[in-house]
Amino acid sequence: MKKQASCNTTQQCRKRILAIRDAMEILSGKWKFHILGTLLLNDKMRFMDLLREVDGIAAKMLSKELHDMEMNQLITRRVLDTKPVTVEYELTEYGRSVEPIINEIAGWGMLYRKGVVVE
Amino acid sequence: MKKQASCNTTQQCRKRILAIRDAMEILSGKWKFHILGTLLLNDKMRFMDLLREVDGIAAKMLSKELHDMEMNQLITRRVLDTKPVTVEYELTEYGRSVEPIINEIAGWGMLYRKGVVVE
DNA sequence: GTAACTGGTTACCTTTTGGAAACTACCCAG
DNA sequence: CTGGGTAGTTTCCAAAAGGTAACCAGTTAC
Repeated sequence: MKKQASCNTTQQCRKRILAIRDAMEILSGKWKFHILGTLLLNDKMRFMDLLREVDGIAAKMLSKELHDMEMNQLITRRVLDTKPVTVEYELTEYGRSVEPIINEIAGWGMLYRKGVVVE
Repeated sequence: MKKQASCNTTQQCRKRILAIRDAMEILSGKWKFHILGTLLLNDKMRFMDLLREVDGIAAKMLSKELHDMEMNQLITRRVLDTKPVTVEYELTEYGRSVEPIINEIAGWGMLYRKGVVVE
């Protein structure tokens, strides 16, 4: 009896594959989950705050990632006319919807660290 | 009142950051979620089945990703001594624990596609 | 014996990602 | 008028990721 690949041909499955691909396109990279995770805990943050808080990130990467995420409607950028200009970054409602993913990933990573399931 | 970055210094937060970093190290890349997702639906699959099923992947990438995932205990590889040798790949219990992450990501991707939250 | 299937590997190349350091420009305090 | 803080951009480079195509070795069907 030939094991017939049944997924990938059904409509549901195709939709799922596309959904995963889309999500990864928006959320992939070394820093996005860290930036989003930080913004989930501190709801308004300035550029320099993020630079200090997101451990190890360079200004260039932070700038680029913030720009990408603004394009994808995950965050908003607001320039305040304070004496030294300050810029506030904040999650959109949409950006906050990433929280369950981050929680799952963090939970899974902790499972891995503890080696609970591994042998 | 200075907005003091409070995360990143607490023990819980550091653990969370490390967990996310670990998880992404194991699960990042263009193909892992697709391969895992396919294996979740068809519990035992041969190399050629996966090659046909995971849309667009090249043999080299599939080979490399399967090897990585075997190293990380997400899947098992078993060679059967059939006439043309066949190799079965199967998720470990640990590999199956990725399911909730995939579900969250797929769900989120569909939300994005529909544009429910975006304006 | 030759084509096609199994499960890969190898070589070569392009693109993407990410990092370091320097630089800009504006404002304020001393 | 110098140093430091704001928020970045620019340049230059190295490494990683990913793709194409060819190849290999064994088996079986024609």
